[in-house]
Amino acid sequence: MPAGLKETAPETSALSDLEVESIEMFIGFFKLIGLQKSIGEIYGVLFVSPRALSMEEIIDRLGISLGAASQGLKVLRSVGAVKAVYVPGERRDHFAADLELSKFATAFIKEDLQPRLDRALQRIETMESLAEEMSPMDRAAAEERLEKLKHWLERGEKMLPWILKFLVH
Amino acid sequence: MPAGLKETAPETSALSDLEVESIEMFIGFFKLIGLQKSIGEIYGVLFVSPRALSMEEIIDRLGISLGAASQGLKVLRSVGAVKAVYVPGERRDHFAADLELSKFATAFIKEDLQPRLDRALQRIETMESLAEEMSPMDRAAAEERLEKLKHWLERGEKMLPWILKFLVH
DNA sequence: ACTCGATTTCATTTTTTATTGAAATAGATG
DNA sequence: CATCTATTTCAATAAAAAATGAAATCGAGT
Repeated sequence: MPAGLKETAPETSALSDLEVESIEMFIGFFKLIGLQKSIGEIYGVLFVSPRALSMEEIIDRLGISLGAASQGLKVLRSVGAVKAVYVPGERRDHFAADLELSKFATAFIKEDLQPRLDRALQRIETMESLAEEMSPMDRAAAEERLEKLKHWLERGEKMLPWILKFLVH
Repeated sequence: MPAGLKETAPETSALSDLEVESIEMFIGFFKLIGLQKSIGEIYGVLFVSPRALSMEEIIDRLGISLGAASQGLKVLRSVGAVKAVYVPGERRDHFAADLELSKFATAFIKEDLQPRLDRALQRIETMESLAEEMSPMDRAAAEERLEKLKHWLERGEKMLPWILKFLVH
């Protein structure tokens, strides 16, 4: 290689504009629900791929590591966003994006949001007992706040099932 | 100080159990919408404080730095979660938690979620043009996916105003 | 049951994000 | 308007999160 030219990773084939758009979009979505860049990349490339891809192909396309690919696919399968498909005559697993996009959101709501609200409501109980030790005036003020927060969290809890229903159709 | 005892930062007064519960809870909520720990700490301590606190008091209580306090309060004020209150005879600003908790959620939806959905819908337009260059079969498959995603995003966009209305009462 | 390629795991390294605190700025007070 | 305290800014640092890749594990084919 001529001196002065930057070396390109030889296995990484250029991504199409379509792939780049898809990847960028999904990186953004996945970040939002706390999933890392590499997971967005994997889903992005699978989303626009006409056929299922092997892990090696994913690694080659994206230039990510073996570990990131393996872990990312594991997460994506666990939330139902990607499924392994059988490809005749191929030894390796192949992976395809599941198009039921609502699955991410559903998983996120059930596994992150809902438990968090539950936990917060428990905490409010705890805090209400703790507030009993305050001076009467301070206690009244604290309880007002706690009531407001509780009310608001309960609204959230009521809303979640509705959102779930709306998302899954 | 006797040798062998760990030195405690002398300005940091111990937090009450009530404060600790509040802080932990709000750290969690704020992380969820992408705000850092120190911001959750500040809101948490203000939420259970019977009176407005000066920045110095916040710093002392939490043992955070000047910069973190200043920046955190700026963010909290910018989303309407904290307001500066006038305390007679005091030179410094004092800060109190705004109890309209829905403000965070509203700010998050309007400033994060909504723009993200808009951007994604734009991207889909772009991707639909890019897909025109694919082979007929692949193109059909790609368009089906894009349509599904678009449909889903549009549902999301329709749902947001409803959620906003529900949150603000 | 051995071999060999595929996959997973996880300790290390890299990258990203958050925090710190000194310097700059603002702004109140005499 | 000079001084002094409070606040903001931001470059440097620390902490947290993600990616890497070598070694361990798995499992199909022989």
